[in-house]
Amino acid sequence: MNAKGKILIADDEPDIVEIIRYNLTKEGYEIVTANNGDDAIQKAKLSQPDLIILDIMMPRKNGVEVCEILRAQPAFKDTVIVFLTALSDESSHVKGLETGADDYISKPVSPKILVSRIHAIFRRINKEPEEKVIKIDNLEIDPVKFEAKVDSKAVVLAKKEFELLYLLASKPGRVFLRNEILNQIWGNDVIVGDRTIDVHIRKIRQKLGIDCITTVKGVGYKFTM
Amino acid sequence: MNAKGKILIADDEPDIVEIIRYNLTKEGYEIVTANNGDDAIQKAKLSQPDLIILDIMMPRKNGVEVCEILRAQPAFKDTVIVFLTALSDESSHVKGLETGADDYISKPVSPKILVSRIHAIFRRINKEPEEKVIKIDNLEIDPVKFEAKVDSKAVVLAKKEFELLYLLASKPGRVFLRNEILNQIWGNDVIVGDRTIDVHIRKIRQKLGIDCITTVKGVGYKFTM
DNA sequence: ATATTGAGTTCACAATTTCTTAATATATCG
DNA sequence: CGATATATTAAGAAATTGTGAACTCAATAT
Repeated sequence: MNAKGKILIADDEPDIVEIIRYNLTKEGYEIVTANNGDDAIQKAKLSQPDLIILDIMMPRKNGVEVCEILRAQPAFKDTVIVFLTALSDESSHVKGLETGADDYISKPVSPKILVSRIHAIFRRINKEPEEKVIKIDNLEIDPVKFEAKVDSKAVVLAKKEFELLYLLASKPGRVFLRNEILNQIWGNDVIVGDRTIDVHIRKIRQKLGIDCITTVKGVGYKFTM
Repeated sequence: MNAKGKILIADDEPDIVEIIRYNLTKEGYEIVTANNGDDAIQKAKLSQPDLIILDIMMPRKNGVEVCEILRAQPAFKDTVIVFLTALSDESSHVKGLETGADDYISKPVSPKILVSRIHAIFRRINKEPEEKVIKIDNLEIDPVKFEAKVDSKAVVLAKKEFELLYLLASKPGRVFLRNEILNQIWGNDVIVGDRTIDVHIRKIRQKLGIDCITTVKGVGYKFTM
């Protein structure tokens, strides 16, 4: 079976490991475990997990050290690392952020929170999700062929137009703020004028000839059929 | 409203406030500001932010004092508080964390670090409870789609109307003071006349066609079904 | 080397919607 | 009943989006 993702759990307390393993396995993740710092590094290299959960307090290199060592390697530059922190150990939060951890989970571990947090992280990881063909009524959007069809008739869209349409249509009904759109399509640091989005929206509406993008004044745009 | 989260910034240096406001607004956060300690406490109570950024050095109660006062109140037990510290003031880091702050950011503020830190904090908060569809009887309010439904029939609300309805419906039965409403929907630095709220309330009642907002004379409004 | 093309952006202004105000009517409470 | 608060209405202000045209910049064709 195709696992949702591979997760490495490193903690020296077997109980904790088991709680986490049980809950995440149940959710369809593939689990690898380690019980000390050196082991964690070893296993990480071998199994190349998508996500690593590191206990801060571990024998033979603590979590922060492991994180630093892994982060120094190109292979783990983009791996998501999450710390397990005891509640008492407040200051390590700060330290962790600087070291390059992406999130924290506090002990004692609540299975419900754990699972939702992990889900959220994987959602975030998959920012370039499966390029899937979207079909809604008589509209078809194929990100692989980079083409849109209305009533099986191809419509030629420019790159930005296509990206914009695909973004909106990927979550029909959901309102995308102008800011969100800018971040997703143009990127965080690109600055374009206020009217640029409108112009692209217009082009899409024009070219498709169907009314599938609704303006939510003062908020953004949403896809609706 | 469709904001990712609400942040209160308290600092007596307008420049700093503006830098932070600009960068976080761009990221889709809703910003409320204060320029001294007392003001910060006031604004915190009124607007109930998810995160509070406190400058340590402020007139009329410094950041640590503000933090202590807020932390003593149940409403702010779980609010994330972050200190702004001058680099010189090393010792206050420790003090701050002891007081119950969750993190600190050093001045001068680097926008990039600021943003990533705030993002990380919000990921940690896991603020799922917000941004949730509200369903009460035959009324449905979906903040993601920015749409309200009565008997499964969509009702088009303007931005302010929607925000207002969502606010009231988020805590059915609870009375919202006019002041609270102003701070939550308009923000603390916007001044609008007394009758403005009434007009929006009226529009909501009119558009929904159902009687779900009750006037509490001399106090405010509440949602009731 | 020069023209052509088209995507992407910007601009000025028009069109539209939303928000606020002001004025008046109505309701409520002691 | 009288004082105060809210409801209602219409109209003008303010804000936001739509639009046509022009401009920049590459890539491509001539």
